[in-house]
Amino acid sequence: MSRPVSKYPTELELQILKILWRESPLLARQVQETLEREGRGLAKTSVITTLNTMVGKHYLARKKQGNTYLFRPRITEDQVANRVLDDVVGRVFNGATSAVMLRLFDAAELDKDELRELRDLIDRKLKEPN
Amino acid sequence: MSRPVSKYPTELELQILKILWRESPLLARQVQETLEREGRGLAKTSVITTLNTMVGKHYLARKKQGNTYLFRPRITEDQVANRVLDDVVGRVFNGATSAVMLRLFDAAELDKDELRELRDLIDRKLKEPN
DNA sequence: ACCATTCGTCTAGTTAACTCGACGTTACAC
DNA sequence: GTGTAACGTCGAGTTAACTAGACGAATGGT
Repeated sequence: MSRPVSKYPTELELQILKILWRESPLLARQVQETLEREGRGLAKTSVITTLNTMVGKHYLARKKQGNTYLFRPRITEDQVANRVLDDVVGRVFNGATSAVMLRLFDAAELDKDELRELRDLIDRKLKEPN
Repeated sequence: MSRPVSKYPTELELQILKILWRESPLLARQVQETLEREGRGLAKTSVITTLNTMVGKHYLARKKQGNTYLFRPRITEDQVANRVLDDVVGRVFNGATSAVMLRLFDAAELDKDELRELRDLIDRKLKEPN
């Protein structure tokens, strides 16, 4: 009937989460200033509104500190990364994980160390009993 | 100022693209019937509206066939997959392609053949001159 | 001719995401 | 005390995404 809720953080929400993953808890004003520095100048009310909706989605926790609020993440970078990747692999690639990896190979420019690391990882997996 | 346009096909748009990648060109009615079979029952006007917005986004081409229209994709599955993956790797993983692959390993359950295929691919890359 | 079916356009309603101004409250300086 | 500076709430405006009904045009059978 209407616009579906996004399964994981939106663009702006992700940008805010990244800030708070680097350093938290932060005041709304500090988040706003960081966004500003990153080229995303928003009115303070816009930032607060977004922070509050993120609290509603349980992305953030809010704690009263005197007359203001301190915000901190309630989800980790790993959790978000896994959710996004799961969704993309499932929805776009129909669950074909190996297809995703093959595609990443072609696009990515990995140095020899990274390649060796990956190969060793695969070798270890191959030696595992089923 | 307002809701940003999504960089790549939305949920419904992707579902429609997948149908047309399997078989095209198709009439709006055929797309609707396929969606129905896939559990997404929509009014015919909803389907047509979506198809038309997809034409506007250059995701589809539309050709008059008598008094109706035939729709076919203008973007390939590979193009969409690459765009989505690029965006996710860039935005969520800050461009760390190897981090994405390492993560996929942990989550995925690849069989030995797939693992061997990947290892061979890595070996070939390692032997390439820089 | 007539009627039912099919098709596309147009209009429109809903929600999420994004944005911000007006306003009240509190705190702090002087 | 009075000004002002900072903060959060509230209301509200915009667009994209999603959904569908009313309507007119065309088709086809009888």
